[in-house]
Amino acid sequence: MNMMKNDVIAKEDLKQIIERIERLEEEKSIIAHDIKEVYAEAKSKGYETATLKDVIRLRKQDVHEREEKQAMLDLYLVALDMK
Amino acid sequence: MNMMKNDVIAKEDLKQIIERIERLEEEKSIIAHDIKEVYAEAKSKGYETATLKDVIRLRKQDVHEREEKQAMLDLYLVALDMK
Amino acid sequence: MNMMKNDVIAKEDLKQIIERIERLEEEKSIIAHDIKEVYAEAKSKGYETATLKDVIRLRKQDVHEREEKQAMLDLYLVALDMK
Amino acid sequence: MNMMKNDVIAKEDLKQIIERIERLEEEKSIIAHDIKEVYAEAKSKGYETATLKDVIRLRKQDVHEREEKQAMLDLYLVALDMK
DNA sequence: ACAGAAATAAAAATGC
DNA sequence: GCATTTTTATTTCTGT
Repeated sequence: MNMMKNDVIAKEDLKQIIERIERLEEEKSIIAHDIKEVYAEAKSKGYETATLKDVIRLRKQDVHEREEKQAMLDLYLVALDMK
Repeated sequence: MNMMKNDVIAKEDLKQIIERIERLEEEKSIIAHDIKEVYAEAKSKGYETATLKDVIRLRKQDVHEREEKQAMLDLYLVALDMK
Repeated sequence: MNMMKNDVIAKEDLKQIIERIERLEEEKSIIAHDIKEVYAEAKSKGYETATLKDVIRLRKQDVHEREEKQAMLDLYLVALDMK
Repeated sequence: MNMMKNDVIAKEDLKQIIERIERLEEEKSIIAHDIKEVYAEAKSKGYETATLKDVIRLRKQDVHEREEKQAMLDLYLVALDMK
């Protein structure tokens, strides 16, 4: 792990790694920008950004996982008189 | 805020918006994953992830901004006898 | 906003600010440690950490707020045939 | 993992655990809030939050560690002709 | 422009 | 000790 510390760093190799990451981050930020545009457009049609985001979030959760988690959770809620 | 609540929501329109966002988010997360892979690969070659991130961060700031920030930090450090 | 940059920094004042923050952060990390201990103790009695955390999270949500949010969300879900 | 699922949960015991954690988390969040206030107050006096955080971070690292980190960073920067 | 909330990134802890 | 998951910190976004 500390190999690089004592070695000469392979300049070209490092440069390539850095530039690859920077290119990917650039692409990522372009997409983030695109997403913002979609929200802005939706908002101008009368949709609420916050609720659209809620829907997206909810759809992301895998249904099966949600049910499994719920089963155990219910048990605890009953024990706490919250259900 | 409550306009949509009282209107009929244009189902197909909403669906398209949601799906467009989801597609873009999917692309974004693939790229995020690619970035992680580059770091992992770099690590396996002996580079330190934390330092690579430091470099990326430095390169993102432009030179002038970086100098300003450092100048301010130095000022504080001197005041605290840390420099 | 850039006032401090051109002024001499009031050394004692800065020192006090820094030390106040450091003291608070120290307190915070002691409490974080205490929380970890409670979980560890609970775990040793047979409780699942993950589920305890779920319960804590759920109780944090204000019930009223949850219902309000749900009402609007339902509308969208119906529109999307998810409900 | 599933032991608790098949047992009767000791209601009072569980309640106490949950409430103990909640009390500690409440304390923790009060302190977090206090810290924010200190930063806000400092900001209103003309200090820069970002720089204060830099100082705190530097003081947290011990000298040796800081030097090691900087040495590694310099190595990378030199290889990239950034220094 | 700023405060507050949400999302992302970084750091820390846990389990293997 | 590494890798995955959780927690914390930073950044970004949104509404005022």
